[in-house]
Order: sequence, then structure tokens, then C-alpha cells
Amino acid sequence: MKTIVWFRQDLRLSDNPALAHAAERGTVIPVYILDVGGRPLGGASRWWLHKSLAALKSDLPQLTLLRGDPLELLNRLSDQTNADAVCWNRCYEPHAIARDKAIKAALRERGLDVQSFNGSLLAEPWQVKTGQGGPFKVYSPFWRAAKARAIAAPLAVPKLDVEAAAGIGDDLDDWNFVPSSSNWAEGWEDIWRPGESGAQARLERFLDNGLAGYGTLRDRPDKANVSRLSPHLHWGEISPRQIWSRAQFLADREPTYRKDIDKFLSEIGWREFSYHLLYHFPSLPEENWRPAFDAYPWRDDSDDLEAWQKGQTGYPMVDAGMRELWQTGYMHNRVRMVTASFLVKHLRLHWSHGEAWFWDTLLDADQANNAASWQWVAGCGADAAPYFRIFNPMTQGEKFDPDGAYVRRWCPELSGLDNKVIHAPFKATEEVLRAAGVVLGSTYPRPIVDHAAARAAALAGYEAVKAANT
DNA sequence: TTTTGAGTTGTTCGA
DNA sequence: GTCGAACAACTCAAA
Repeated sequence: MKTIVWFRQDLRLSDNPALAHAAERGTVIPVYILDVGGRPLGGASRWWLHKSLAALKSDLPQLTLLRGDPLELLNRLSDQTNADAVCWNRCYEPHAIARDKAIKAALRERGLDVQSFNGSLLAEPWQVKTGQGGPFKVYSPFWRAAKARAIAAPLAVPKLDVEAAAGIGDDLDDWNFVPSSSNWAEGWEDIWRPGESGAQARLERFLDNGLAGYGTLRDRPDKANVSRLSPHLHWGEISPRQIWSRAQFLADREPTYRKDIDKFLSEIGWREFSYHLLYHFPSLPEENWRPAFDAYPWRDDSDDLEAWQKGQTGYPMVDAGMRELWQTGYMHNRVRMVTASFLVKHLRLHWSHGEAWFWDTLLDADQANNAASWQWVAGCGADAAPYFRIFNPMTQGEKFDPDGAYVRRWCPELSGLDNKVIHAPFKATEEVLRAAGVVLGSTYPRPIVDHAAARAAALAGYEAVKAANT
């Protein structure tokens, strides 16, 4: 018996239910198919995928890489290898659901045994239900219900009898996913180690060094207390079950960690909630989840959008975040909220502009998390931030980057300023600026909007939403 | 069906 | 400087 294992967002060997199933049946034929349909991958994602596939291929040298229409390719592959079964772990993006459903039906039509599994969530989106049987729209009761379910122990790496498909398959380098000429990804390999072993190492490093005090320190972009597992999770190099199981083990052994671990796992819970929402509300990436927000008077201003993208807004905390994103493919969670709030509330540009930019630049770009989080910040999402919660970029800086270390790192032209003015250089006196070598409008931009005025305008805009609601 | 309690992450103002 | 209240209802989920 030969089973094709179709790798997608589950680029690992351990706790991989599809792989385990295939191994039990007999010979395994592993394939990764680059689907040319669906939303094109962003630049940062392509870099990650390249590295992750290279890592998987080194663990599983028989892995075949194909590119094109998945059904066509799976048909050809099963003919050529005489495989009698195909299996995979599920994806939950609307495009993937439709695609997989059609492929499953078509392959079964041809007499193949086709099975799909849950490899990337603690619970399937349809398994967590309110008392009424519907989907949850509020995080807390969702997570309570999700946690109350039994969570399966992760699977070990199965003993494998692997066969490579002969004579077909692409060379990873031919996909041109890593930049050749201008290397915008320079230095990324020092920061990130895509692939299963890198993911496990990252988890252990976080548990060893970041977990203690996580509850509060995770809000500090100048510290190293967040897990940075998001890109690994997105590509399925590690599963939430593995994280859950490892974290619970630690909490049982070290009860003092219990609180921080629960806080950390609740972040995994937000990922689950995003997938739950995307599954039950597939228009989440495109449409306001609360339709009343269709009435919000968004602005349209490409100069402001570009200033935000490039980290040239004149607000150091915002600019530092946007530059961290551009330079490393990552942004600390606290700063994601500050920068997103700034785009949506201070600039009043539609959240979809931010969603698209993050999709292209984030290494952890993920349809469910990205859409749910942008809508959350904008106020139109599920369990969203109230409209009157408008982050003050200066206050956020003083609170969460009190030493200015984060800002100085990403906006080095401000590094000569002291902590009093580092988060609001435009409030500094001429002498202070001169002494620090800062020339506003030249070495660093003046603020593109006035905070108080922008805040007032954002609040006024919500009047239209309120009116649409009644 | 109705009622009730609760709801990630903030800011500003005035005492 | 510190603290509590206001911001604004509304929707959700369960009893």
C-alpha cells in the first residue's frame, strides 16, 4: 500500500497525523505542492517557505516539490507511483477548504482512499460550539470551551518507509523565493531558523528564558520575552498540541510558572479563535465583520500610507515598529497594536491597507490571524477593541519602551535623545534636538498628524458607525 | 423567552 | 504624581 502525503502547512515529521496515518498503511510518498491558485504569498512568506522546505527536505530527502494545480499534479503523481491513497492535514482558509473538498471528491472518484486530519489546531473550528450550537463570537467563552475539551497528546515521528517519485519534481532554487540581487533578507538567517528543529529549539529557548514574567514582560518590545513562534506555527513546523503538551508538563512540574504559562497558552487560544472565526465567517479577510463599519468615513491618502509603511510618521514608536517589520519580517505584538491603531485611527486609512502590507512583509503572515487581528484593532471585528480605545503612540512608548531602547535600535537617528523626549522628539527644545543631532523634517520627520486632532477625528468618524447601527 | 453578567491589550480629565 | 471615573452602548453566552 502506497500513500501520498501532501504537505501543506504542516512542514514537520512529529505530531503529523497525516504522515502517521500513511506510515501505518505502508509506503509513504511525500510531496509539497506550491498551489498557484489562492492568495499569492507575500515576499517574507516566500523566504520562510523556501528555508522551511529546505529543512524538511533535509529530514525527508525523498520529498518531491511540485508547482501548479494540485488536483492535476496529484492525479499524475498517483498514476505514476501507483499510490492507492492520498492524505493531508487540513487547512482552513476559504480557498483551501473549497480546493480540498473538490480534490477529495475527485480523487475518491478515481478510486483512491483519501483522508484528511487535524494537524494544526487544538480543536477543529466546528467542534467548539456555544450552548446553542453556534460559533463563538467572544474570545473568553470560546477559549474556556476549547480548553475544556480533551486535547490529544502529540504523535511521535513515525517509522517511515519512504519512496521518492521518480523523474519529476522541481529544484527548490528554481522557485526563486529567496532574493538573489538586492538581498532584503540579509541577516534573517541569524535571527530565524525555519524548519522543525528550529521551531523546537525556539520553543525551548522561550520556555527557558522568556516564560518567567511573561504575563507582563511580553508587552515589552525592548525585551526578549515573547515566544516568536508565530512563523513556525504558521507553517506547521510545530503544532499547537506540541506546545500545549510541553507547556502543561512544565506547569505541572513548576507550579510557580502556572500563571505565565496560562497567559502564554491563551495566546495560542487567540490563534485558535482566529481560525474559528475565519472558518465560520469566511469573508473575514475582505469584509467588515460588523457591517455597521461600512459607514465609517475612511480616508484615502497614498502619501500617509507610504509614510506608515516606511516608518516615517514622526512618531518613534510607530516608526520603530514599521522598520522592525521591514528589516526583519517581524514586529513585536505590542507594537503591532500601536502601529495598526495608528493606521486605522490616526490616519483613518482602511484596515485592509494594513492587512495587505502585513501580509506581504510578515514572516508569520497568516490569513486567519491577520484578518481577525486587523478587524479587532479597527473595532469592526469579533470581541473588538472599543472604538474609543485609541492608542497614544507616545504614552505607549513611555510605558512599554521606558528606556527607549527599542526606538533607538530601529530609529538610530534619534539615539542621541534622552528618555524624556525619545518618544516625542517634536516636543523637544531646539537645543536638545541640536545636541542630539536631530533635525526635524530632515534627519527625522515631523509628525504627519497631530495626535489630539487625529484622535478627535477618529472619534467623530465613529458617529457614522453608531448611526448605521440604529 | 427573558434576564443577567461580562467583555485582551487605553486614554483623558479632574479631583 | 496618583487615582477613579467617564468614554457608550451593545452583543454575546449562559442561566
